[in-house]
Amino acid sequence: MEKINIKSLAEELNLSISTVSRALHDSYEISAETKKRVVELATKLNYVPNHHASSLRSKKSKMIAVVIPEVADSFFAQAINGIESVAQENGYHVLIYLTHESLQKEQAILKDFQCGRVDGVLMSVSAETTGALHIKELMAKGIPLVFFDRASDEVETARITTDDLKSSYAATQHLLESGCQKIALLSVSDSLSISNERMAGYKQALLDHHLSFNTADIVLCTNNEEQNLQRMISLLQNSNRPDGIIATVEKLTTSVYLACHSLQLSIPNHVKVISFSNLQSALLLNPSLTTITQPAFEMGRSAATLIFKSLKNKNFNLKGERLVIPSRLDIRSSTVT
Amino acid sequence: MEKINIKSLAEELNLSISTVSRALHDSYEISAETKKRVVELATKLNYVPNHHASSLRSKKSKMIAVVIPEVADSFFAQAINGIESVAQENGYHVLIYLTHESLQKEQAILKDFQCGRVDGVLMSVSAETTGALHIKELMAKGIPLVFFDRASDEVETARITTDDLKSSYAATQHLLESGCQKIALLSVSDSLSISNERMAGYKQALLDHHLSFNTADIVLCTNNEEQNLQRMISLLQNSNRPDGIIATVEKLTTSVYLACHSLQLSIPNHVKVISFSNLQSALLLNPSLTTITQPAFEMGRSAATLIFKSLKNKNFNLKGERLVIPSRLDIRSSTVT
DNA sequence: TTTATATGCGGAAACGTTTGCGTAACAAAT
DNA sequence: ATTTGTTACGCAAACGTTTCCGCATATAAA
Repeated sequence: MEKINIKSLAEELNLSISTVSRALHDSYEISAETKKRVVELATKLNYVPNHHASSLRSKKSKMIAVVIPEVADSFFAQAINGIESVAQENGYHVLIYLTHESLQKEQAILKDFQCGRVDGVLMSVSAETTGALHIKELMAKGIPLVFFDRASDEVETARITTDDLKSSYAATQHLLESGCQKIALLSVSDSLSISNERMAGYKQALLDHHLSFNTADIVLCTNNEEQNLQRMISLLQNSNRPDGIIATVEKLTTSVYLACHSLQLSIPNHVKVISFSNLQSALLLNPSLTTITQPAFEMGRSAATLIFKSLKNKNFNLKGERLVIPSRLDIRSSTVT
Repeated sequence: MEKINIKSLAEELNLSISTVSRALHDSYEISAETKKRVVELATKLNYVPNHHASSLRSKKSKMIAVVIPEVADSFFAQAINGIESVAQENGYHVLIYLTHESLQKEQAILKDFQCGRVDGVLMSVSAETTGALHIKELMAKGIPLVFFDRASDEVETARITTDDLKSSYAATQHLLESGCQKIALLSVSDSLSISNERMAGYKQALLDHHLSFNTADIVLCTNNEEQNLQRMISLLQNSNRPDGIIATVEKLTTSVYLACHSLQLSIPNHVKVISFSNLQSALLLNPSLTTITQPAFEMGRSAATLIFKSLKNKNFNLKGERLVIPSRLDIRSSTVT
């Protein structure tokens, strides 16, 4: 089968290349009849435009990138669905890039974007990320970027977040009101804005209840599950172990539950657990898990909507855009005795 | 900042464009010294090659696509990680495309690939997929494709699967040996090879235990969770409800558990449940879930390895390639009284 | 009739690479 | 002294589009 491109269409129809191109783009300069002829032959010959050529020429790739730490996290999975739904409406493709919480990978990915591979970027920064030069560098090349959930404070651009401080406050308060005296906060980073927010809410709630904030109650976890489990176990077999735990990241929940199981500690009797999580199965856990449920899908949708606004309207400025969509506290058995 | 490309590098260095290009590709035709000069200036000026231009010219995109039904499924999430790990080793990018179990979307995606957007495709077909013209058409364009997990029987190409029939047999046998008399099989398709395999294993196990196979015990579910839940409820409140359930898709588990909860049916006393699932939290469910655990990561790795083999060696034929990686039966409380 | 104004289309450059072919310089072999 | 070979590089075409111009022809306004 000979290759079928605009040129061959043009020859077949006795038209010029430019006319065919315009006809396919439904240009006003082309008569209805010609358009019809072109489109008919194109569909008949199953013409598929070469994306690389058009991107090269037009400097538009019709693709946006989603850069996230993990895909095996229900928050991100749902957010992707939200993003995809908007992208589809706009005729865009979505590329998903995983950093696995590694700053180095994040840098490599963004660097690659400088070649114009994508028109815009939606991003949730990795836990390791501290600096922001790689992000600024990308934006300096004129590629719009919108943060969702995990934003970098050092970069001036749109961010879609949830009310982390408030939710964390609510979670802490809920534990305190359920009788907890010593609450541990499991975090995955001490530099992420989102982590700081959640920590601040936690702190504030403690203070408002006349309890002192203790640095030792903040447990910094890693990306290594085995390690995290060990950390949980040593935390919980300590003589003055916490009687309440807040997991600020979904996957840490598993470690907590496993640790409790193996140590024969009862949730919620010995220790109450609450987690930032969108797990469908939270309701089905043993015991069912109290969660801060984030508006993942909506956050994805909003972030995507914003990036398209900026792509369509070049003088639309993302800088000031802030959207905070509230999370929900779903109280279940893991915090109720 | 003026645009920095091969041409500007060449001018700056008093070299020709071709020499710079070759130097950057570490061609043997270029002296070590020249290479060094080029690379140094390139990194100094932060040169990023234009991917569209090189793809257009070289007809290689250095990208592979992963086409899957959902990302909110731990099997696919883990498989993606496996694929990514191999892609990274080969200097390739991974694009993730979601069909949401829709044949129409799947067709649109593959059609788009015809423009050479990606060099190869890894795919798990959607539940709706019956025909295979869109797949054959893509492969006819010379783009290699490897199935993983869900394959189409109508297409002659490599496939990485797990031992579905055997696992399903083992699951059914396990339920029978645990005392079940009437086992329902929840499926998501009646055309998918994988579904047929799982059904065949189920059937065979029944026959081997001198039980009759009953079509009414096969429950075909959809992509609509609410609907599935209703279906589970009506299944379980039936007078002769099953005392054993095999969910062939992870997300159906939630519906089963929810239905049992709402109907006050005890798992495993009233009904035993086993699911094809890679959920981390299977162990933590109430009760903990017996699963057929699939080698998701390994399947992803193997599929990716195969596609790269074919990309590197054009006369390597994918047709005959078959790899079956065994799943594991993890017996937990949901099937043990 | 002349002058504007659309309308519909073609020519050709440009986007940033890769790559086949050509060739100058020099060394080695005849 | 000539041939052969090697090394290191340059020229220019090609990849498939998009898009800026230009240019007819036709119709309307002057």
